[in-house]
Amino acid sequence: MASRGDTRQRIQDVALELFAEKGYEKTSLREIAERLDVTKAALYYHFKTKEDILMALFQSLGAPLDELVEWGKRQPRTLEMKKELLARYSQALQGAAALFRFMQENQATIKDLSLGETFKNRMFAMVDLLRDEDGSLEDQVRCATALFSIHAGLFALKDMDATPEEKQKAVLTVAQELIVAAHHGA
Amino acid sequence: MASRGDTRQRIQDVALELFAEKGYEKTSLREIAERLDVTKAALYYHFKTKEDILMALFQSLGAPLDELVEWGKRQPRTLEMKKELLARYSQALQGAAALFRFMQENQATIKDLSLGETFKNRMFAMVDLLRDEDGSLEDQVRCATALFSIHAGLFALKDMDATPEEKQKAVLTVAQELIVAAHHGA
DNA sequence: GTCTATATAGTGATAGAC
DNA sequence: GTCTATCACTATATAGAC
Repeated sequence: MASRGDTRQRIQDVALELFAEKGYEKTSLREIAERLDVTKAALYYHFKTKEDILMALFQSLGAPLDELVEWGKRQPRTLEMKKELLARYSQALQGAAALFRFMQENQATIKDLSLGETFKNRMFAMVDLLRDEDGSLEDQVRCATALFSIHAGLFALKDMDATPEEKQKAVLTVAQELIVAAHHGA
Repeated sequence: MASRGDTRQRIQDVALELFAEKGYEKTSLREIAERLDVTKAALYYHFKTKEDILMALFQSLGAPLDELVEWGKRQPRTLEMKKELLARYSQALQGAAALFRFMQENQATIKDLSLGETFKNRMFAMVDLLRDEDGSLEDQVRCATALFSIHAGLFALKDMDATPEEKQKAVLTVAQELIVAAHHGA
């Protein structure tokens, strides 16, 4: 049997592929169905609406980040923990590249689906774990920048001549520097 | 007369509003026309297609950044110039907040309209003005992060209790620090 | 669990009158 | 420069057979 109970998962896989490639709005259910070699109606058996597919994707892709935030909340708020959090975040991004591509491509859609809040909250939760509420404005910026530098860095180094490991290491170094600087300021 | 030759501009204004609010795809020409209290067909007098509206917006909003890049190219590549570039960029962002909101909301669309390349090139051109090609990977990351920290910082400080001027200053301080650090590394 | 067939509605775009 | 009217198309979604 080609398809067991994995059809739902296969739909998610193909949908992620297409949503990340051409955006949610521009991807039609017809396309998804065709690529899976099933019919549109079949999709409706597994998901009540097109939005449902998006929500399911969002949840399953975001889970690792949620776990990371949860992990962080259980730790003491030391400098070491913050450095470790950045390292884990950097690691998580490698696996979740699809999520972020997907998120970025579909920001507009995600926004008015309550998902926007969810995602923003996740980011803010992450920044909150890094920052000291009583720090200076500059230090707040350093903490936020530490997190985003991981994205910016990987983006900027995309065309550079180095191994992924070297790049990841360089990016993490800069991110952790920023956290250390913020910590000293406090 | 309510509308002179400013109709084209009014269309752009409303379109920007809507595109930034709910995304390009989800905004219909009907909506734009209704909000302007004209008919869909009237839009087609001023713009050949829906995409044309997007392109016009993109160009006029991006012009200040293009000018900044041009300015940068005419300067000697000193540390002082880089700090000044960041300051001007930070300044430009205040006025171009709409552009960036708009860009972020419509990434997916922008990508397959050649606009994606244009925008990416602009960003890369900016980073290129900041970085030293022979610097270490870490320094490359510092330069890219300097630029993006201006975005990240403003985002992170959004809910903070400070005046816009204070926030801008704090963000710029951190960005310039990163450039100085990269410069020392070289 | 997957199909065919269809309902319903909205889209971008065009032609041509005023 | 703006209108009415309409086109061709695609979309999401549903009903009901197999």
